[in-house]
Amino acid sequence: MRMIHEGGERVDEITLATVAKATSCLVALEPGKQIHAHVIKTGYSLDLCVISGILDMYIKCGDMGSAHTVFSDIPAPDDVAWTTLISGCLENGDEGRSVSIYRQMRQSGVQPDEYTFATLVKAASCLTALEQGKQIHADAIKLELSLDPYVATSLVDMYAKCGNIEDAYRLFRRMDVRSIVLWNAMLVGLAQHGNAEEALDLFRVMKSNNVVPDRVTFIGVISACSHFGLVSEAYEHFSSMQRDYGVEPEIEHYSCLVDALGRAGRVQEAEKLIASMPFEASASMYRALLGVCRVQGDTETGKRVAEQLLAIEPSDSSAYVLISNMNAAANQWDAVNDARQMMKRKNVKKEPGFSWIDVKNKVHLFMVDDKSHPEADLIYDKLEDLMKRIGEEGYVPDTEFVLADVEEEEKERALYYHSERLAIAYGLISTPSSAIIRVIKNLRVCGDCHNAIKYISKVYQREIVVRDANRFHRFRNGSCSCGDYW
DNA sequence: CTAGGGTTAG
Repeated sequence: MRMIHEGGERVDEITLATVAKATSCLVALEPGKQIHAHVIKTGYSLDLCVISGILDMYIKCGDMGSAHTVFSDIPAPDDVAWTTLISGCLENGDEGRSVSIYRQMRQSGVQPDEYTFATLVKAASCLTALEQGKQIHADAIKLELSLDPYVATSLVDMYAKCGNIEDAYRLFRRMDVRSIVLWNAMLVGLAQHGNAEEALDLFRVMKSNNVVPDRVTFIGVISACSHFGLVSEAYEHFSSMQRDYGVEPEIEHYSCLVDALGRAGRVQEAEKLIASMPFEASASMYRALLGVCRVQGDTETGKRVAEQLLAIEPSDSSAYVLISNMNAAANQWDAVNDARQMMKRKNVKKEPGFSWIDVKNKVHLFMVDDKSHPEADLIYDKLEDLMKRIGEEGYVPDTEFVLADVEEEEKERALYYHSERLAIAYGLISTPSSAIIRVIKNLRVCGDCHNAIKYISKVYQREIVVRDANRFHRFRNGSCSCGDYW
C-alpha cells in the first residue's frame, strides 16, 4: 500500500497481482477497493492476472455484486477468470449460478481445465444434482481431465452425496494414486450411506496402505460407528486418534461421539460427555439428542435437552418443533400450543420441509401439499393409488408424526402429502420401472414416511434412495439400509 | 521473468 501511495517505486502487474491475492487472503474489502482503484488508474485492469486477483478479492470479501461487475468488464475472460467466478458463486452459496456460468463459459469457447472441473463438480455435489454431475463428468472425460486428483476427489464425493455409492467406488478404485482427501471422501461417503462395515474396512485398508489418517478421517470413522450403533468402537477410535495418530479431538469429533451415544439411547451419558468437553457445547449436539428423546418418547429428558438447546440458540426452530412433536406424540395438546405460542412470540419460523428429485436433468422440487407441479394431477392420482396399494400390503399410518391437533382421518391425509411422498410418486410416473428413485429432503425423513417408503419399495419393486438432512436411506424390497436406526 | 482460480468434515 505504501508503494502505491508514495508512488516512487515501480509497481508492476506482478506486484499488483500478488497484492490483490494477499488482500483477498486477508478478506479486507477497504484496502482491496483502494488497490482496485489504483489498478484502474494505472491501466492494469486489462491484465488478466491482476484483474482476476481483484475478482477473487471481492469474492473472498463476499461482495458478489462487485465481483459480477468486475467480471463483466473483462473483455475476454480466460479459464482462470471464469473459474474464479464459478468458485465464487459456489463459495457464496449460489451453486446453481456456478453451473449456469459454466454453460456461458462453454458458449464463449474458453476451454475449462482441471481447476474448473474440481469446482464445478463440487457445485453439482452441493446441489445433489446427479444428472448435471454426470454431464459434467462426461465433459471432464472428453477433455481427459477426469483423473486429475482434485477432479476425481470431487467426483467421488459428488457420486456419494448424490446417493450413487457404486459409481463413487468405481472411480475410487480406478485411481492408482490416492491422496488422504480421496480416501476421506470415499470413507465419509460410505459412512453417510450407513455402510459402516465397508467404511471401517476401508479404514483398515487405508492404514495397511500406510496412509496416515487425519482429523477428517476420524470424523468419518466415528460417524460410521455412530450410524451402526457401535458405541464402544466409537470410543476406541476416539482415544486411538490421540494416542496413535496425534490428532487432537475437536468439537466435531465430540459431536460424532455424542451422536453415537445418543443414537444408542444413552442420552444421559451423552449429556455428561458434553459437560466434560473442553469446548462450549454446540447447538447441533443438543439437537441430535433431542431427536433421540423424541424417538424414545422420553419427554422428561427431552424438555431438559430442549432448554439447553434454547439457551444456546433461542430462535432455533427445530427445538420448538421437536418439543411440539414430542408433546403431540404424547397427546399433550396444551403443551403443543404452548410451544407454538412461544414460537410466535419470539417470531421463530419453522423451517419448511421440501424434497426434490432429479429427472431428465431437471430438478423437481416439492413442498408439503404442493400442487404447483405441471403434472400435479397425475402425481396426486399416483399417490392415491400408491397409498391404497401399500395399505393392502399392511401399511398402517402412524399419526404420531402429525403436528396438528386434528381428527384421525384428517391426520392420515396430512401424512399423505409429505414432500418426500410427492417426489417419490413423481419418480414412479416419470422414470423407467427399473430405475432407482433418488430423492433428497432438506429435513430428516419422518417416521411414518420412512415406514411408507419401505412398503412402496416392496409393492413397486423399486429401489428408492432418500438422502435426508442426516444420512442416506436405501429402501429395497420392504426394508431400509438404516435398519430403522436414524 | 510466467502472477490470478481447485478436492474430503461441519
